[in-house]
Amino acid sequence: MPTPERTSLAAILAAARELLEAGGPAAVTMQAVAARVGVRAPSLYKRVRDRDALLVLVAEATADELAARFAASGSSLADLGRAYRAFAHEHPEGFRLLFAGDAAAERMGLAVQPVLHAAREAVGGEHALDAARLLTAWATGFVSMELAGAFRMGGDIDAAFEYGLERIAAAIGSGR
Amino acid sequence: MPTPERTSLAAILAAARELLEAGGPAAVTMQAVAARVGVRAPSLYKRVRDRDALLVLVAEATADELAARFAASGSSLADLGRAYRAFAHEHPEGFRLLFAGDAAAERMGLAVQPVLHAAREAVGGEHALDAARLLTAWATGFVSMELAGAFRMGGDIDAAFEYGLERIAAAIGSGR
DNA sequence: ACCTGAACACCGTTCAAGT
DNA sequence: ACCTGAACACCGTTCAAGT
Repeated sequence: MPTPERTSLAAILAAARELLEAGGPAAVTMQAVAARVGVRAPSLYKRVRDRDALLVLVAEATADELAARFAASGSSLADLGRAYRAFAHEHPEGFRLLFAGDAAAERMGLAVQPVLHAAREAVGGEHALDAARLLTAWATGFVSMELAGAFRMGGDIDAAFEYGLERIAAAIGSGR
Repeated sequence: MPTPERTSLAAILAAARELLEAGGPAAVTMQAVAARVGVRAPSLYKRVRDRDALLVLVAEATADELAARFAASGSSLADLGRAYRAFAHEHPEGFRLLFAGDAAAERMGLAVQPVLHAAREAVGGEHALDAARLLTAWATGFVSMELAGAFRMGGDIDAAFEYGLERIAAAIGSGR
């Protein structure tokens, strides 16, 4: 006899993301997620294979949201760089998940497109990939270090980011 | 009545690092560490506060080893960049731990010195910090993305690293 | 002084039984 | 068809008891 669904994958995913940002990966337990969506832990396994799969879904959802943010931001490399950093500040735990595991390429596929486009615009098709990687690697490292508290000595971190952005743009601009 | 010690903090730390590289953070359980040093899990608590503290010790030991590697490598920014990447390839899980949590600055203090020195050499004291951060952020991001499988499209990753190294050096070199 | 078994709380996961 | 309690395996951690 059919029973109405008492939750959904979307609700589970949202609950997991909230718990993640509130308390880090350790806080996203199956029991906590279940409680948040009003169900018992075993029921989650109807929608999600296991906890690891749920975390992968969170990473993918985060990457998709980043892609949407890129689409709504300015389209220069500098604009994209700033949008990337702002996004990381708003979802630090989700951001960390983006480069966990070893399937970053797949889940970042969508988000990478605007960056490649901006790089082509700036430097031409031939070196667009190199340019996109240069900016992306720098921005990813900058934000990772910032989130990890690695910049506690220096003064104005915002200024340091802008300085780097300018330098990277110059490095890219000088063709090759 | 005194009892001879059957293990040591050094042995525990070494066991944790081996388990970490072999199977990721999930593999470093207190039981696995204890088994590896020939003791029962509860005994570990004589030397280590808890599992989190053990992981912090692993991160610190990894940072110290990186500092030693820097000391033994060439002293140009390019040399340090290559040494950094090689180290990350040899200890990918330990490398990931370096920027976990929020105390990266403290544990990286030693390792950062040679980079600051090289930056001062390259660009003078006034902009040394900016230059060091630019290179470090880029290299950190590059390696993180590489380890996360984010570079699966492009061709030669070694060449991409050298290309970036060259570009970053140029960006830094153009004074300010 | 260090080590251990036993115990406790907590978590992930499975599954038979409910509706 | 989905949900649940019960159960199991496993883990972190504490502690009284051993030597």
